[in-house]
Amino acid sequence: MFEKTQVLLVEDNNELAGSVSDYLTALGYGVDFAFNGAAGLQLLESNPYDIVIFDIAMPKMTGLELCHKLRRELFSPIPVIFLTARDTLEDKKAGFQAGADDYLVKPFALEELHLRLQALLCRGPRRDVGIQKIAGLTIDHNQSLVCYKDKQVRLLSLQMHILTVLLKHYPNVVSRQILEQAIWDGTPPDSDPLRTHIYRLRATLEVAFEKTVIRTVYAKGYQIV
Amino acid sequence: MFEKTQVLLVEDNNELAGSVSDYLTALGYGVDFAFNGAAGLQLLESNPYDIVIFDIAMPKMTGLELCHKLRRELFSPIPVIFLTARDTLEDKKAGFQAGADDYLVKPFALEELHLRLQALLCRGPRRDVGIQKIAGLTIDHNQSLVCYKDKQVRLLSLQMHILTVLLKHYPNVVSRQILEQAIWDGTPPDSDPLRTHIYRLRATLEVAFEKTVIRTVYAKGYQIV
DNA sequence: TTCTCGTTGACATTTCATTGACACCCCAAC
DNA sequence: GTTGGGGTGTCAATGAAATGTCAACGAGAA
Repeated sequence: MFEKTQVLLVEDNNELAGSVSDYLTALGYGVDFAFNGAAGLQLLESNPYDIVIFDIAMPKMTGLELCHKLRRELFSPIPVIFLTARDTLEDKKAGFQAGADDYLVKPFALEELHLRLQALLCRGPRRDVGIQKIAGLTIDHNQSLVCYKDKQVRLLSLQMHILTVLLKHYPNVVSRQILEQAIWDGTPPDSDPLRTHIYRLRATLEVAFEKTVIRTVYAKGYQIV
Repeated sequence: MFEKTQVLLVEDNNELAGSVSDYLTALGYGVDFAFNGAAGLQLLESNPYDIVIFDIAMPKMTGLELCHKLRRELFSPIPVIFLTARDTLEDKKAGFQAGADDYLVKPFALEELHLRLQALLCRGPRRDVGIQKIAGLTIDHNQSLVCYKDKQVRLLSLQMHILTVLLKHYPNVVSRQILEQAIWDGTPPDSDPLRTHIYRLRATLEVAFEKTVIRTVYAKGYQIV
């Protein structure tokens, strides 16, 4: 019923790893552990984790390499926190560019790690990894293509834009106001073309996918289902 | 078509605000600015931002209060970064608990701010805002959804409003007067539509949950049970 | 030209708050 | 206990606002 949040900790310092692991376990997380990058990668490939914590300096494979692989090869959107003694701006830059979501410098308070862990866990997955895949839809911005279960359809650029905004806010409801603001860049037309565009976008998607994709929430806005 | 990422900066230190603003503007962001919490709130209510940066210590309204309002009253999932000189664990805790996504201690490198900004921007929206758990009910304000023991029901926006007010005062009894005042914003209609709405809200909840949720206290008001 | 596609405006439909009429219940005064 | 009046429950009908539908126009590109 309430499955634990699964954390992977990759850290070559035994002592630190132990204390972090104990701390998180006591808080009710399920913690897996690896001593080096290679072992961490293996675990990542075979188990689903909700979040990972990497040291940077490690034998076999550094945390940076591991994170890079995770994002560019495994196309994983899992939140990543770096935990390291390296505190220069260059190091941080390298960390974030490798695809990190947060970067915590040693020594640190266990409690702060927990705070940052929580903050990351209550956000949705990264959206910049590989091809965008949200809510069962795969979208290719370059070609204005949308796919759903090996069916695909090409959209007009404006319809594509609407869909993009809706997906950006998924699974939230998006108000007409925000939608208009985003599409007409702050100056929406007097009358509302949005109605017509939603209508056509719906028609297009429904014909292509034989499925309702956009739902109206009365007096609130639209939402991807 | 490629509109700028809109940033709201709320900071009472003019100098710092200027340098952050200049830096971000040069990077291609659209930056709005407020020098106290109250002004920030006003901007937040009227403009859509992609991310906000708050100082904590500010006149009129602190960053913590502002963030709290943003999350619990405006139900906004916008990423929030705190920028502050306060560096104790307690301060950070307060920041994250108010609903922050990141917490950067002054003095800081502008570049690090940018790194963290980017990291937040490529994540999905928060999933925990607008969701409230009281009295055994789970309420999703974003979708006007109410859940009780894995049964869920969608409410009309006015009924949702009534339920929200009742829950806000839970477990106290709420008088009709207060209810009307809250729902019709100080100018309730001559006749009392509230009766009908309570009736329907009850009916809806009772059908969905097979349980009495709202109790009438004669000549006093209504109450969640 | 011809085609594409965003916009406009007219009309249909749906959704939902309000109203008003009537029935019922509570409770205090008799 | 009876009674009466105010508080409350019930519900159908009304109308306004939000949304859906669609044909036609026109600007710009091929």
